[in-house]
Amino acid sequence: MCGRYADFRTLQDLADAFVITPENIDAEARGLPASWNSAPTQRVRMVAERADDQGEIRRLLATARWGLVPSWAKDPAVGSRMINARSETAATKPSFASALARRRCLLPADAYYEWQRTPGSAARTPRVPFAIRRAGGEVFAFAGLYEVWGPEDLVTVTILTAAASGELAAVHDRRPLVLPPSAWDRWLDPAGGAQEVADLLAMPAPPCEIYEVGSQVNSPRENSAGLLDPA
DNA sequence: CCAGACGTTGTT
DNA sequence: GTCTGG
DNA sequence: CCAGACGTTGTT
DNA sequence: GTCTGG
Repeated sequence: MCGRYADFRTLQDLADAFVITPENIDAEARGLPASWNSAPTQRVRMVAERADDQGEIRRLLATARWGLVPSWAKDPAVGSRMINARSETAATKPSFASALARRRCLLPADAYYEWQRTPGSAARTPRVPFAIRRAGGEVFAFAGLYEVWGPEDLVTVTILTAAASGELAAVHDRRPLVLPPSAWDRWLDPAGGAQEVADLLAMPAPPCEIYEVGSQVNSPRENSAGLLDPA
């Protein structure tokens, strides 16, 4: 799955990677500090497309709270349990279906963390964190969904997940769904059809480096570049 | 029909 | 809002 | 995801 | 043990 990640790329690099012009970067996104340990309920950077007042589609860099709050929720606290959505089932889940149809987004990341539980070990055995990154340092674009909630238009997001395979499966059986640049336009287009969206959900994982890191990353309060140092 | 849930992960 | 369970 | 709290009343 | 918060 994906419950913790790093997003520390400079604003300029990120805007270049996602082809976002300066007027389409909102103030929150400009001010959001780099993070080596983004956790659920925190603000994260988000790329989305929507029509402006003239009906022009704009690609925006904004922020959202991680943990999707469905539009019908009475209490936004439910969002803390909606940090991931299964790509296999999101289309039929009341919590995610409308967002999958109309409110898709991308969440940039430089690395993510997975915790390995050793098979057959005692329940209290600490799990071991691993970092996953692109070998060439390319940015990850996690496939996400967003929702706008309540009188204050709280924007929240969830990260789609898929089955892990290969080397990654030895660490954990789920992974975030990562989309390559060639898929970004189609994913973000609010008018994209269900079949096209379904095809994108089947995107294979890109090749990655996977290595153990120190247990400091366990605490959501830790946040420094050293969290990505090999253990 | 109305009431109540609406999620993922992992563990047993 | 929409689906499932009673 | 992991860490940390987990409760009420009343008093200062 | 289970829920909430980050």
